[in-house]
Amino acid sequence: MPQNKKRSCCSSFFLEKRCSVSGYDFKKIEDKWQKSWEESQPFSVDKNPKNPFYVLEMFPYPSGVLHVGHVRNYVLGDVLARFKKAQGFDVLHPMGWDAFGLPAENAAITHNTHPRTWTHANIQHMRKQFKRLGLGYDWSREFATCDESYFMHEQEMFIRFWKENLLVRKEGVVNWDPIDQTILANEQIENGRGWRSGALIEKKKMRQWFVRQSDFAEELLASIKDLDEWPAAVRTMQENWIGYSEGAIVRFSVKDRDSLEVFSTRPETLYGATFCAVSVEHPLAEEAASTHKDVADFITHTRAHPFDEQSDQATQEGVKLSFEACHPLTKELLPIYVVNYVLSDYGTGAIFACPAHDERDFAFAKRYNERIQQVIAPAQGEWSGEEALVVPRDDIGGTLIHSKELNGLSCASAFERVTETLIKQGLGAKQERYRLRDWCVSRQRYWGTPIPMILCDDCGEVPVPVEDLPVSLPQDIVFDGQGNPLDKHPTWKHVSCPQCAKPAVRDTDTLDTFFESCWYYLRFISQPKDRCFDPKEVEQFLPIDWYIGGVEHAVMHLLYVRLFMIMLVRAGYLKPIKTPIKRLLTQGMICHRTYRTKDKEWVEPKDVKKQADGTWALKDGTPVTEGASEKMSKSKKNVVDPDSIMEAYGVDALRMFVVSDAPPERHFDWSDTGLHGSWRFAKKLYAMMDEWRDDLTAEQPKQEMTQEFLVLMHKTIAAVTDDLEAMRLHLAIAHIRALFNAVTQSAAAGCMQNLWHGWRALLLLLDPFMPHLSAELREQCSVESSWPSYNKNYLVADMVTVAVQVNGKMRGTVEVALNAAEQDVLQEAQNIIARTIGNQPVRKVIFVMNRIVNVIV
RNA sequence: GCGGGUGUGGUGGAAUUGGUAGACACACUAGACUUAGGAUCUAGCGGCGGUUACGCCAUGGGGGUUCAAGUCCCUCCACCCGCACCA
Repeated sequence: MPQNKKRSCCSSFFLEKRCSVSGYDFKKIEDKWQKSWEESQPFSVDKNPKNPFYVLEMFPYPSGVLHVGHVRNYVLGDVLARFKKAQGFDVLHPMGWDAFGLPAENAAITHNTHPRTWTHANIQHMRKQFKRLGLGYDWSREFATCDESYFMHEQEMFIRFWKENLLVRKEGVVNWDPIDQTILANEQIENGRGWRSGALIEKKKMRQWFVRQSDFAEELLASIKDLDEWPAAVRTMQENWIGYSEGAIVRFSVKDRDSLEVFSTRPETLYGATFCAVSVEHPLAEEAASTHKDVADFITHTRAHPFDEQSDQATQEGVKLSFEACHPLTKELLPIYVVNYVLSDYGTGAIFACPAHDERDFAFAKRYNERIQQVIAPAQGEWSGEEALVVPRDDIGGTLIHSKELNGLSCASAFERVTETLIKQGLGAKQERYRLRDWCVSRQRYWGTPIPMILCDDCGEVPVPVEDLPVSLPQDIVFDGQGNPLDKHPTWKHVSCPQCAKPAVRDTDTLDTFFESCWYYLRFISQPKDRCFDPKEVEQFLPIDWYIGGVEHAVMHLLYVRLFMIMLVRAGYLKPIKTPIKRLLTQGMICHRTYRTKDKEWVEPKDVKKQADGTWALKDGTPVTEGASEKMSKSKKNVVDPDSIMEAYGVDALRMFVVSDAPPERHFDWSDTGLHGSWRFAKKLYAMMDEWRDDLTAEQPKQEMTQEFLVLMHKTIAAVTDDLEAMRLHLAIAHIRALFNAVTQSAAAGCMQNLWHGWRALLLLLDPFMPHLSAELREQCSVESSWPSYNKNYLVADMVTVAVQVNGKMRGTVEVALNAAEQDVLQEAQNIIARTIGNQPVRKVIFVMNRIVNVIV
């Protein structure tokens, strides 16, 4: 079990040494304050908040192992939550567990434990680690999605969604993962392989539950405009995923058969159509296969070896069918092929091919000697005919030719004209299409929310009566890794139909775990026993003010959350809302240097030391080469273990380090020396308290701060406040450190009034980052927790530095009074100017008050 | 290929949005204190030249606008991320 794992011994010399030097006993301080927070629960939030503020980090899967990526993610959120709380907001900052999913079940298979036992043990361990990190959560709201008290409400939602016709059970070609023995959503496949198992995905037909996601494509696309505080990258990823395109349906008649419907985004090239092509799933292809062996063989072959554009050998292939399509405008008869490069689940699964203006059709036509008919003339020059001439529709250059009534038109006008014609003659229609497909939510797995439906031979799909909820997971289950455990359970699925009372069976599938993560943020706000949430309470805290998590959830999770909100509104759970998530922060991953020996063996960075000649070697002298900084992974041996870091340097140093140096959304380079620097900073703070204890704990000094220091202090408070507001935590830290340096200098210079005030501001600014040390030091000099305020009047000194330029080149600076006039500044700068220009006449002077004076000669 | 992003010292990264490039750190160098330093303190730290004063060059490359460009415009290059038979 992961929680029994041995603490890795810290062979890095930094890790070995730290305790011996310094009175900064972080362990004692951390234990003291964590115990205090445990008792006082400072992060619980009022039921009737006056200034609600919702900070949420994507909840973790309880794998049982905390890694530094988690640390960064949750510290980011915690810094923000503590900051907003100090500002007086009623901050909701909850934590829970995304506890259903395959790893628990896989662990059950390999370790012979029950998924529930495994999951709960992991949660236990991770909760301890989270508390150790000093993360300020309202633990009273904690839940795991595998709790029956959570998923029972999800089952009720499922039934209500079904009644609202938001769900459908249908057969479709699904992706079968032969290792995990389950189907996967399209989004869960990467390059043809399962996202978890890496197995090659097979196609299989099954009856599944789908969320009618495609019905909401338009709404999901349009509402992206409301996500103006989301990263641009996430918005475009969602846009691409939804994949809008505008085109037309065109009907080609086929003798003695239903007409062949094709979808085209370029109907204006219809006169350039020289053949039609259908996918291997198309009815015409299937019919042909029953009588023609070559067609059947081609279909079988293509299913086994689908067209993959990425591969170098990808070639467009096909077999001519015995049918012919009648061109709707020219009435010409065109051959029909079944081909490998047409998708069955996009458009109508059939196209008209215009080889002159489409690369794929062009390649196919060349290979099978089909006619190539140019219908668009390029803006300049002639088409060589060596490769397809692809002209975007918005290109004003292209002009239609060889296209009868369309000749001379631009593509855009031709598009309008040809669709009008098709509509008039009943041969087609304009159509908008989306790539977005329905979301398959059935999983052939045990460890998930049971789908609360009963399948009756007579009545069809019948929901489990609400009073019979929850549908619980049976405990006595066999995990042998084969098939669906629920389906194989001897009794569980057998029930009588709630409608006709005849024997029936439960749906033995469980829900995709993305279902749970679609509404957990609502349950955090409000968790009544008898229903999913109280809409009034929920609406108080929505939308989430800041949502923090990994960019890998840009499409799936974050799109499903938006979809789910639309469904909740449709089903009457909530009032409409623009977006459930106001601001999104996608944090970058943590990287670490990699090292390899000359045998290409990865070695751990902590075992490597730089030699005098600048090369790297192991302690025994074995030379190693330094590689790039890469995402931490076990195989590359560049992971660091948060437990040993906390042990050696303390939580506050770790917390501060993971948010310093790099902007949160960018990747972060781990370095032992960087961590060491944060620890040194903590230690210096502690030492400062020791050294100046009498002055720091004394009454407020009578003397005023120096002007320079006063301005710096207020500027720092203003800057850190703005930085935190915008989640530029690395800059906040830079500003805090600058103030600390000034405080140190003031102390050394004997300016006790600067020290006294600056120290207090410092502790408050530092509190979100190093909460334990800050609390300890604040207690020692009686400083209450609150966010420091600044006075705008103090943000500018009464003297400013003005840059002096000659012909736009910097020649020096002068100190002048704030808002000094041009003449006074020139007066002050005359030496610098004279030195540079000699006695050349001045042609022009550019003066920007408090900034710059530029003399042109 | 399409879309998004990034490019600044030895390194991570700043720069009031057109106005003193390199804040804050890390690394490094020298010195101090030390039995010791991997602790701590002090100083230095973009490059070239000069004893200094100072000068020249520098924000991926090239061009432009401007009194003034890391920032605006044009163009080229490199890297990263996402999507990619979507008709």
